Amino acid sequence: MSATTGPGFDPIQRATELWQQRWGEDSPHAAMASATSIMRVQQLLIAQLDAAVAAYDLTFARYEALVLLTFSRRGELPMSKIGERLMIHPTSATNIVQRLSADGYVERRRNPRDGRGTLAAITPRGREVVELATAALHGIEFGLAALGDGEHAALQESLRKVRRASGDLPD
Amino acid sequence: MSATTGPGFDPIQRATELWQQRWGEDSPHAAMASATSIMRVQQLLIAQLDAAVAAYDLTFARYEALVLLTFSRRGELPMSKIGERLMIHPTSATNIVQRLSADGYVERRRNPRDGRGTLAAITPRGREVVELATAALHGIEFGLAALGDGEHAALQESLRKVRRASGDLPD
DNA sequence: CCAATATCAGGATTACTGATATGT
DNA sequence: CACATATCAGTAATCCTGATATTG
Repeated sequence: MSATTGPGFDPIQRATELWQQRWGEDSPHAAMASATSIMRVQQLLIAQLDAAVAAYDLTFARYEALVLLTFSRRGELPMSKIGERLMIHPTSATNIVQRLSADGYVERRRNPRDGRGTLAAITPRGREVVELATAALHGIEFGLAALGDGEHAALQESLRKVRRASGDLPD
Repeated sequence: MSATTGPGFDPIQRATELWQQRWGEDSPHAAMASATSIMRVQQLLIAQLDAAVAAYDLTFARYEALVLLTFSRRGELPMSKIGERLMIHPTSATNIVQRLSADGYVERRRNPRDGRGTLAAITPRGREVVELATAALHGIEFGLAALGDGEHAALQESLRKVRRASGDLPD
């Protein structure tokens, strides 16, 4: 209703209107608009998050791996656990940890409890960098300073439904 | 408040709790959780959307370019316009159009009104494929069948705020 | 001559497939 | 020997930075 051009000019809103004209009112134009919005915002966010941690030679993906190690009891985890928790491909985990290792943020060692496995262990330098990078991310509020507490809650609730429907949660 | 483990086990929820313990209640943990949720859902969505159009040798990105041409009056646009509307890098636009051209979905021709420019024009086959791919995407409701009308509206409103704050909208 | 429009070459990140070495 | 754990090689998609040819 009243899906006018709105304030300024929103390309997504405009596309939604054309979509309805093209494929009818019954087409899932709301879903299309939401999907496009999510894609776009992800793109904007990752750019800001990567930029915030770039000073430490980190990407947000590598930062997440470091935080994960920080959260572990001994500051070390098997490669398989890292890939699993970060929901990334095993080879991507290898890639990320190798990069962190090259910067001296983690060390790789044999898993004493499973000779096949490799452990990634965060170094003191890695712990320092996590603190600094986290401060930088806090400073920009993860790119989401525009949202209030209620909006965060509603957003996460909706996205959780989507994740559940996609089999991302144990139902 | 009462941010317990919740139903099942949500890795993001769990990470948020650890985050608060680690960096305090005053840290923007809600923003962290929202950012992580957006990243994750984008990942889930793009996988579903790409899979839905893969049968036509399309990715969602290439599909979007085709739709854009469909929406234009003559079914053709300069490369610069395509990159602009799709908000992608000029070289990415070149890449995408070349791929579509290889499949016979678009044709590339000189811009008669500007000899420097190239026009991408959708072919009859391209129009057929857009219809088929769109039907496939409608069939999965763009991966967002879990959300109702109200949730779509709220989600888009919140994400629009984020885009505006990130300078993505003309205001 | 300067600016605009692609395009190309090349580097970086991430993902995926298949093959492989090692160990359980 | 079958299975699990990485890792590596190779392919692909996307983004970005120059450099370049063509045209306005």
